Amino acid sequence: MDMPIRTADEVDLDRLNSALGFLMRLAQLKIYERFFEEVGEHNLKPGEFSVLWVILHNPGIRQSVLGQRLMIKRAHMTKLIRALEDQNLVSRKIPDGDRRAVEITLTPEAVTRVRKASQWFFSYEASVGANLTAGERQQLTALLQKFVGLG
Amino acid sequence: MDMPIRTADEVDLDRLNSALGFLMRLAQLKIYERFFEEVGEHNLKPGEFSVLWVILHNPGIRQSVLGQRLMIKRAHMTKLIRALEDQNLVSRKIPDGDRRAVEITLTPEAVTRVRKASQWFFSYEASVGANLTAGERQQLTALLQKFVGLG
DNA sequence: CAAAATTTGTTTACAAAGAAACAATCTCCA
DNA sequence: TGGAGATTGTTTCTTTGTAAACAAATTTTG
Repeated sequence: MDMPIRTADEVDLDRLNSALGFLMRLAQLKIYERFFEEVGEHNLKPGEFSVLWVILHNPGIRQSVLGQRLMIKRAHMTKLIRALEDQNLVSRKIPDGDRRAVEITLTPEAVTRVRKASQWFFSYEASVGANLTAGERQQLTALLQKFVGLG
Repeated sequence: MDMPIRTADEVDLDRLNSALGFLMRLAQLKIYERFFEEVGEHNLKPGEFSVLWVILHNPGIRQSVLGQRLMIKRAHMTKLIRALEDQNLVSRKIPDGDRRAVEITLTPEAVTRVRKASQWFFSYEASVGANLTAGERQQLTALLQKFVGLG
């Protein structure tokens, strides 16, 4: 007589529990969940923060390059940038050298705001993976960097 | 004179390149990209495969429990299950004990199909992270399991 | 040089996923 | 027992992201 499964930890995942794609998805969802629980006043989404952060460190970066680095598709990047422009956080400039391209810069207000949000973000980030030891966390970071080709 | 940034590897990510949330997102996108490149004939999406796999190993599992384990929201689970039902892959049964719940089972066709797809899936999975050594891959898996609480 | 191919960004249409409100059922306890 | 609250699933609406077709500018190459 099989009893019906009543709680999530009784579920048999078989080999799925060592599938990297599966584990990575669970990990990312867990991280995002906490992000939104803790983001508070800054009301930036993870994608918005990373875009603004990268523009801060690479003023005049082109949309296409930004998208390649952050793995955001061009169609989506267009919408992200427009939304940021509507909030007066970024400005777009068509460079003389290549009039197809768009170069993005932060507005002064955005610089202040991103600097402030980054203080929250990186202290939040440091608290991600609190159930790992410091060494394990460091190892995980290094392995992920190698995995994605940023090491 | 700042030269404009022309390629993705010139982009300065500053501390973002050690942020677990960021690395995890890149890793997952990379894995999904390869999944769709290689999935071939099976035309199952990652979410569909994992749902079917878990039902195979837990026949009669309830929608809510399935969703908890796979971190799929109830509203979305309803749609996934209906889509699978429309393809005649799962059947739904309201148990006598609790007439709010829905118990899910694979159809015989689905059992065959999932077994077959799983052969592809797990050999694909084994090839994920080919740029890591076997030891690193094993370490990454273990760290992720601990991170998400499956260890 | 001029036609062909590529790059860059936008638009439109659509798919995937979440949020909130809802209905039905069940549980708990006064 | 019976009513308040919780659980389960569905529906509707919105957000997020992708795909494909397109336009404009640039690069390549015959």
